[in-house]
Amino acid sequence: MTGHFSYPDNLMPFADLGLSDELLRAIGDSGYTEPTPIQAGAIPPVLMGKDLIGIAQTGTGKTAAFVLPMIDILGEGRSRARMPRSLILEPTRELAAQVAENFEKYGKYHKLSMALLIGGVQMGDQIKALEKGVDVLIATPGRLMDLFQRGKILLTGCDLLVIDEADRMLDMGFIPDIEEICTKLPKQRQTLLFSATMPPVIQKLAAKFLTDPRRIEVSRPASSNLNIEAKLVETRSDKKREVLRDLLRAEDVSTAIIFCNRKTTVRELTTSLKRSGFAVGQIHGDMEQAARIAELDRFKGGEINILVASDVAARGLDIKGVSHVFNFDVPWQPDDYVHRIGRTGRAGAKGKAFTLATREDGEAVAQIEKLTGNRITRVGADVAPVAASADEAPASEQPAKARRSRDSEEKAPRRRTKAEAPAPQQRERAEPSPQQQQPSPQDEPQKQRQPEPRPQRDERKQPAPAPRTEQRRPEPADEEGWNGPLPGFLSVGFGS
DNA sequence: AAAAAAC
Repeated sequence: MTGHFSYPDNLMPFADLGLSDELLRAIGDSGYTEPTPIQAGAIPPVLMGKDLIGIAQTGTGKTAAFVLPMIDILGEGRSRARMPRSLILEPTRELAAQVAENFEKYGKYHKLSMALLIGGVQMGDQIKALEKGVDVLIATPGRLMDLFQRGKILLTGCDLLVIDEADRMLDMGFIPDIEEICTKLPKQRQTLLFSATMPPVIQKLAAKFLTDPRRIEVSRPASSNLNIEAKLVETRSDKKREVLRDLLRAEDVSTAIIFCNRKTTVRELTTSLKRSGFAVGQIHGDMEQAARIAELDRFKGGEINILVASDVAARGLDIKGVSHVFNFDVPWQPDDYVHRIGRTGRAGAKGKAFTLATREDGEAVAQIEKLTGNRITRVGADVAPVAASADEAPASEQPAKARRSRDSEEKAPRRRTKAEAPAPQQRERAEPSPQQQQPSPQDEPQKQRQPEPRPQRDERKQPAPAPRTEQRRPEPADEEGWNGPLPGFLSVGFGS
């Protein structure tokens, strides 16, 4: 099963992968029949007890690729107090919670116990769960280490380890923690490592902690996700907000995430957009965990249709029906760009990604284009139709974008986009049937899509199901949390 | 230059 998979091939129903009947039933309940390539490639060797390196972006069904076989492996035995049988490490709290939700969904016919060990919530319930004994531990490194040092966890019985988003862990400086955690686990164990990229440090980590791993690679970086139409909008830095507002209006955004590089920018931009009448919320790492959840819920529920976010939301978060991603700032790290725009164009839907770039961003843009191998289409004044003004700096190589008016921040928005209309099926599972991805009857068919975005105030342009074979296939279970009510054990953790 | 993650 080692090798390279492309989407249209490798069709294999779940029933052929060696999973239990209970599990197949749970998968069927979710509406899936065929595994994604990473699932088809990873599940059999994992069930056989092999170590595995999975190179895959989010959105490829990666989470189910380890959650499903783990459920069957763990279904065999019983947990003992304070001795979890398996451990999944995630870089962010949100991702950890999404994985936990996947365990709930697919493990509903198994009697597995789990604990979600993340920061930002009280330890009490987590400790109680540990004392009862759990089959699966889903954790961010900080809280796990904390609980370990308090003597609340014994990792000596933990013979199945998943290191998810390893490159993200690296970015966040977690590798020393990961190494320390690995040394506390039994040497005789099964280890799965997932990463979107394999920088040298991660390869070393894999060499050190994995034994004769199978290597599964799925080539579908977001850059080659044909569902995403990416544009670069060159602008002056003092015009960014205005250009963004114009884009939000001109683009007929149904649901958008706007990424900023700094938490302060997230806060300020949120305030500014609110003042301009947009239905907007925010998420960043300085917010209380409960507030983060609340904002995500408002976004998912359609109460707001714009979410301003730091990179805490860049990776993994799977919110259905995001029509647009805007990069208010060009991300510092090129791979963050790939992750950010990957929040749209998911599950076969169409998405658009606009990046505002100033002259100072040239180097960062060049790095992104080098990484993705694509030149991002430059768009001009026809996208952000703003009138020229005299104070425009002449130095830019681009035709100057100017402003519609000097004070458009205070003026009322032309339209509040989706806030007044029902949200486009954000709560639905978009995958199983293409028709579900048609958000509303008045939507334009796909052929209406313009090659170059233009202001279209009266036409709705919505993500339409793409005709490509692989997009018609269900894509189970990758990071698909946050689309329904939180499972009970989560709301306990997050609620107070 | 940032963000994230433990208290």
